[in-house]
Amino acid sequence: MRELIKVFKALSDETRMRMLKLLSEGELCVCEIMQAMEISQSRASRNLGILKEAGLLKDRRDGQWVHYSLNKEGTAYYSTLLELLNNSLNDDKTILKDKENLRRAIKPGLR
Amino acid sequence: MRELIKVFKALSDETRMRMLKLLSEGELCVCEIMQAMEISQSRASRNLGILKEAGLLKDRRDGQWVHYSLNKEGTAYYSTLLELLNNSLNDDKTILKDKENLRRAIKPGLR
DNA sequence: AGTATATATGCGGAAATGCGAATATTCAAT
DNA sequence: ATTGAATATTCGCATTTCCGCATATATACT
Repeated sequence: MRELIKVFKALSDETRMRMLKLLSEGELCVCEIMQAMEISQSRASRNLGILKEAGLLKDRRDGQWVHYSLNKEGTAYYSTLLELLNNSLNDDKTILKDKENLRRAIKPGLR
Repeated sequence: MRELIKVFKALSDETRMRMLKLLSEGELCVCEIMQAMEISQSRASRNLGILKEAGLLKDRRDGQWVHYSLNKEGTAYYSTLLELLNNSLNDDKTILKDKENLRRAIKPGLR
C-alpha cells in the first residue's frame, strides 16, 4: 500500500504533473526542464527526485548532466498511469506553454 | 489540470485507499465503513466527502443513512483508475482485515 | 415537542508538504 | 589545483493536510 500511495502522492502536484507531460516528449535534462517550466533549479531537481523515488522516472548520468525519462518498465500500474497521463491534459494551456518553451530551450552540450 | 490533480490527491491517502477497496465490495453506509475500518465517525465522513468531491464516489441518501458507492460513470480516467485499484492491494493485510471486519459489521436498519 | 441515530462540519493542533535562498557535490576542462 | 557548469541537498518558513473533539444538522420514531 505504501508504494501505491507514494505513486499517487507523486502525481498529485502540479509541478510534477507538468514534468511528466514534458517528459512524454522524450528524455530531458534538469536544465531543459527548469527552462521550459520557468522554475528554479532546486524546485526542478527536488520534484524530479520525488518522481524518480516513486518509480515513475529513471535517470541517466551523462557527464555533468542528468537525463530523466519516463520509466516505462516498473510495476504493472506504472504503464497504466503513464498511458492515462498520455490521454490527459493535452490541451491544457500550461502544458502547451511548457512544451512550446521546451522547443526554444537552450540545449546545452551541443558538442 | 486542477481536476486531475484533485483525483490523485484523493487517492494518495491510506484511509481513502482503504475506503475505495472496501467499496469495491459494493455500496456501504458511513457507519459500516467506520466499523470495518475501526476509525472515528468524523474521519470516515470527512474522507468519504473528499472522495466524493473528487468524483470517485457517489452518495445516496436513504432515511438517516447515506450510502456511498464507487462512481463508475464520471470522466474517462475514473474507470481506468478504479480498474487499476481493482487489480491492486488484493493481498494487502490491512485491506483484508477491513473486508473481514466488514462481514462482522453490525448492519443497521435491518428493519 | 422530544429523544435517538446517522452523518456532516467547525475548530485547534500536530505533522507533512512545497518553496526559495544558500550551500554542497559532481564532473569537465584547463 | 582551480575554475565553471549542472545537479543535489540543507535550512527556515509559509501553507496544507489530517485528525480528534465537540457541535450542528437531518431524519425517524414515539
